[in-house]
Amino acid sequence: MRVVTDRLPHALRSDALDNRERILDAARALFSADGLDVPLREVARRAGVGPATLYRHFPTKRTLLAEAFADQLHACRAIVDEGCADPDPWRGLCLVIERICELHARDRGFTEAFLSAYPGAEDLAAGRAYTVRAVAGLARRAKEAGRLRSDFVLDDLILVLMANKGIRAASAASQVKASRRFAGLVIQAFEACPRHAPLPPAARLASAGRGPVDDGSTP
Amino acid sequence: MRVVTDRLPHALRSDALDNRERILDAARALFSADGLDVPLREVARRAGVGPATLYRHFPTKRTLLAEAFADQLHACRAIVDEGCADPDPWRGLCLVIERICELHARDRGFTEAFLSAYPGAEDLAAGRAYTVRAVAGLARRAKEAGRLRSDFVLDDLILVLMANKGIRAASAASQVKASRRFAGLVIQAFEACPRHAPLPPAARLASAGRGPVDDGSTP
DNA sequence: CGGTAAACGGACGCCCCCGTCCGGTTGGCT
DNA sequence: AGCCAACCGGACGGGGGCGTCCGTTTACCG
Repeated sequence: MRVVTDRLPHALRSDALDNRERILDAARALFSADGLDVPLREVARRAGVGPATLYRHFPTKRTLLAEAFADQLHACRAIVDEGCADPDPWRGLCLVIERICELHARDRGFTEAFLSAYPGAEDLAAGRAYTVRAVAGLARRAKEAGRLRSDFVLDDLILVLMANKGIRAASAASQVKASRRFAGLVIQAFEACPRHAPLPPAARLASAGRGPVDDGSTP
Repeated sequence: MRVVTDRLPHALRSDALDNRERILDAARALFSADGLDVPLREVARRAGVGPATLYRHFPTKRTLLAEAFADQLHACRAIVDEGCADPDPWRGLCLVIERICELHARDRGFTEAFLSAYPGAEDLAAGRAYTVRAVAGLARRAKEAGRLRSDFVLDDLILVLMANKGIRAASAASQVKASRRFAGLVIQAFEACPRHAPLPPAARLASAGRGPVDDGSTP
């Protein structure tokens, strides 16, 4: 899979490279706003190119997705790294939850891709695996600090992301607002508290069809 | 649950009535499992009738939806009534949340219809309005009893339903399990607790395009 | 400035869904 | 038994998305 097309010099003609960027911009805009079900034709139209041009640059939809969401994936990773860097693991975890929820609220397409609603997109899956692994460590530390409830399971975060995906508001602003409130609710539900009754058992979630999240954090 | 199709005598021929039932059964099964995006052709195929027959009985998709989900709507209402009948409003509210979430987890199509992901379906909207009104009273009492956090807003329940809708698992069993755990989390987040920090402000949600839920419970 | 290879995009055929029409079939009543 | 009306479902035309082909244009280089 080609990630760095502009690394080798002059592999693309100038107009081709220009179109490529235009296609990516259009894809990002449309996928973010309307999800992954946007017809590729529509992307091409918005980019001002013919369908053939789009298919030449991105033979399949997943190649387009992989490139279009590279930014978001990096943002995701940055958020997780920032959370992990926080000396207070609970605060770090809260930050991760809030920021990731907001990121997903702002970009519907990325959410669908991240949760592998769309088949393929290995790059995203790989990025997600890294993210999951890092958060697992954060959660473990938060538990040891006594701030995160002990019956928390990593799949709960996937649960939260899926749930966050379900939230839909009319405007982008409301969407972020609603997601923020939701994150607040979730965080309070996760916080260790003597009044907390034990939760129902966790379920195996269909994550990327590769089985549930496997991490080494719950021995 | 049988609505009144057989109230007017002999309005339909026996084979017509038989087909009608078969179509409704097929619709219920497919909508429940796969959501509302199932092609009507598929419903007809499963019912063992031609497309024309389906369209004759249900000229538009919403007429089919309205009848297909009448049962679920009644179940919904029954759950709410049961919750309201509980002398402990908090326990009643918890019951409502748990049962409604499970109901929605078992029936994807009903969830979409209930949240008006699909335009039309006035009957559902009316039923939803009743439900919302009743739950509003329950929430008010739970607040007065000091068990429900005071910054709870009725829209939070819509938020929860939308979130619950986002949860998706491979099997129906996992789906219910995941939804149950989610409901548990939400309930704990809703419970009044001195450790609770205030939540982010509620957002206006896009509910049925008719503006946000309007109830008289928060004067 | 001219040649060439690369890139462009309009157009094509395929498939699926939709909603409707019409000739054949069957239930119900006398 | 027999008739009629109601009902059935295969078939049709329309629309839209998909992925590909090919004649034309254009950037690059000598």
